[in-house]
Amino acid sequence: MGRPPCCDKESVKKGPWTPEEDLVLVSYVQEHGPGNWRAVPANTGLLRCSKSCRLRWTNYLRPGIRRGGFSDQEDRLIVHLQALLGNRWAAIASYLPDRTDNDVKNYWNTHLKKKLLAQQQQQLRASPSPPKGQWELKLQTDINLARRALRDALSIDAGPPGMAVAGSAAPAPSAGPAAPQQAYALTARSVDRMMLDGWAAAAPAAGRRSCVVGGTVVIPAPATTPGAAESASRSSSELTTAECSASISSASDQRAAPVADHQLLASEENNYTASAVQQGEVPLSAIESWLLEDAGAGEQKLAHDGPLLDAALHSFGF
DNA sequence: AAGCTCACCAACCGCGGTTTC
DNA sequence: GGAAACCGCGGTTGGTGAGCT
Repeated sequence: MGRPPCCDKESVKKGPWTPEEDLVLVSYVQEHGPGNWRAVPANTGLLRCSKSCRLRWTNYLRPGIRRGGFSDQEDRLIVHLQALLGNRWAAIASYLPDRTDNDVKNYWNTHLKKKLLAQQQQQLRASPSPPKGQWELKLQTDINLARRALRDALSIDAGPPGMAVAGSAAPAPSAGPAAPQQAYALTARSVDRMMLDGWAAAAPAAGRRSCVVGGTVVIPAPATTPGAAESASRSSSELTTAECSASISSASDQRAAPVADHQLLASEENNYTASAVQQGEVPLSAIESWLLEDAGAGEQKLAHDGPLLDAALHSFGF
């Protein structure tokens, strides 16, 4: 027996969402919170499939989303993470504050892939014997390093519980040299935004997202803790920028941070102290530090990025 | 000005994992 | 334990606008 369609396709509207539909959806979510998407079309009268409602909310209407205007640092971060994780866009997006997986995926497909390709071709032209097969060469010449890399890779799943370090290795949005293009440029979006601002500040945090403050990953207290409730109960004006962005992100983000992926990238960060965790401060993981340092290295590294394998090699300490 | 091509991105589709009954 | 429902994810498509001829 096959899977039934998620909705009655005949009575379902497709195509771009209208501002009116957005308002209906935002109003509903504002009242009932995100989730139980099946009930959304029935309760709102929207002629949309539940899936479409969820997607619209997740990728577009959810508060705290930034769209477009990817910085160079974000570019490099995406490139490195893609080299490490492959096309696991949700995992990659979890490292980019306020970016959606769909946005990251689209950006990769339309910009970064071509950029990398161009760079590789440029390298090919520049050097008659391109540095192909570096990974294999390393493996052949240094079996110990290879073993270590393999061990590290295989130890991912055995990582300790509670390592849900929702690391945001990218800088705070305000730290960027050029202010990224903000979301809700359209009038309808601005309306949605205005409607949500008040709600998001008061909404209970459903998940945990972190933000980088002064080089330290700050994780808001879990929603179930008194701290979170207290934070959520405060007015938005009382929240710090970090708190605000974190709580806004977490309030509606139904997707838990991909723990396994962060464990993957944090395989060497077991040395952070319990007290630091209790205080909500977790040192940057080795990989995050690498990413940040690397990003700080500027264009020099980017130019070297040619073979994506280099990034993976770098991550394994080659 | 009109037609064409291309790039971009919002949205759809289908699959797999998880939860519920 | 198994079926159904639900949800999340990644791949792909199609509409739209910008740029070019």
